[in-house]
Amino acid sequence: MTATHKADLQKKFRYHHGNLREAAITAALEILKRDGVAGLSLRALAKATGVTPTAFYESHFGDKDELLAAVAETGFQRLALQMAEDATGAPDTQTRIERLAVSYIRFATENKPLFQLMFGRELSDMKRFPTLAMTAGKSYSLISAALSKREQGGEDARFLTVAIWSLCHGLTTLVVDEKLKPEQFGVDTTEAFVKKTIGLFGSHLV
Amino acid sequence: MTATHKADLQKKFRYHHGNLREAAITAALEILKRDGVAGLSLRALAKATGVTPTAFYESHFGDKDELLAAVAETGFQRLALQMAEDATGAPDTQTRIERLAVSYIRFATENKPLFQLMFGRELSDMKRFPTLAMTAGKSYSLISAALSKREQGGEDARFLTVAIWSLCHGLTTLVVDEKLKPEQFGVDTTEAFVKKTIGLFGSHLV
DNA sequence: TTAGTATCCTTGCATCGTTCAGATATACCG
DNA sequence: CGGTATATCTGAACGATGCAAGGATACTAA
Repeated sequence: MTATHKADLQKKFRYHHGNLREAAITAALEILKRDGVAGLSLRALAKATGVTPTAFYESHFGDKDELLAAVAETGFQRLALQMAEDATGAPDTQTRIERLAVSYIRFATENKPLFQLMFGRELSDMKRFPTLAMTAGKSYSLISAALSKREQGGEDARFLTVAIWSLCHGLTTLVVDEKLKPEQFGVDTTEAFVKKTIGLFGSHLV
Repeated sequence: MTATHKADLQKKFRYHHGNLREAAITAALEILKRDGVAGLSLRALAKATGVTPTAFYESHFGDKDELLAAVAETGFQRLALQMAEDATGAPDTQTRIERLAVSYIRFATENKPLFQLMFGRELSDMKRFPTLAMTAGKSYSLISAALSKREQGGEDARFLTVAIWSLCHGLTTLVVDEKLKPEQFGVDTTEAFVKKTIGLFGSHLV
């Protein structure tokens, strides 16, 4: 292979990718959806983006965790966006909370591996990525906001937020990780279950 | 090194370990407590038990997942035992549920890596280990039993069980994985939070 | 045009789970 | 007691992984 031939090849597969960072994230999302979180290796990602496994280092991501953090962050953005959309126009606090909860669990079931990455232990310490924690807090504050601006504020808003958040998250992870099967619910669908559960809080929500 | 010398050495570090299976499980529990779930490799486990990394295969565990499943199973046994102990002598259903919940979250915080292994995604498919699923169901059925034998049976027991289980598990995982910090609770301790949350269900428990 | 920098490649290392062939101790059978 | 069979463990090696170091290449600005 002559040098000119080599140059020709690299005119197609450009030596400088252009914007490898975004390409990596979108490719990671695809791999995630296809092969799960276990299939998301730097080598697989390199093959998907037409690049060498070490191309991500130093310039774009100093670490695999930084890559995973970036992917997780887009996940949190999408989750917050979807939740906000699904909850717009809710007549009262209770239905708003219901919609937020249903949206949460729907996102998890429709984007299972991404959800697992977002809330799993793949990225070892969140402390390294303060931006991630902030983005992750967005969907949390959606619930919090819905509770704090109800008429009376009967129960402490912070407390109720954590309770509802925990309930949704617990059910979601148990279902996603297949520790809990829908036939154990005593209700037909997962969404119906969530609604019924929110109903248990009853008077505490008004 | 002569053959006899070699034989002498192996009288101390016996060629046949004796009961490698149990030794492996207990050593795995120690490694888990010391280095977390990420530090539990077959090579580290081999060094801890004084054996070659390949010694576990064929005879004791055909797979690393089988080893992890065995460790997780002892974890579930301990969890169910502790929950049963902590809940004995509860005067009514509500306090019994409270104690079960508190015991659950206490186990998780005191055995963090073990809990992460039990409910994480390290062992890829639970379907391979039906025994594990059964043992895991013990602590679940503790809650279920407490709810089904209350006076009236007002709300559907299955439904309430899943709700309470989800709430406890969600809060626990969020705390253990440091997605939720105790200062967000609006309550001093995690246990106080759990009790207060159970109280939200109020009349549904009698 | 040329120097400098950002980006990417090549090579290689340590670790991981796992396989395979062979060594060794225990158990069983005569 | 002796010999063989079986269960158990070792040793070397394979492929895959994340990652470090240094060289190659393209873009950028003087």
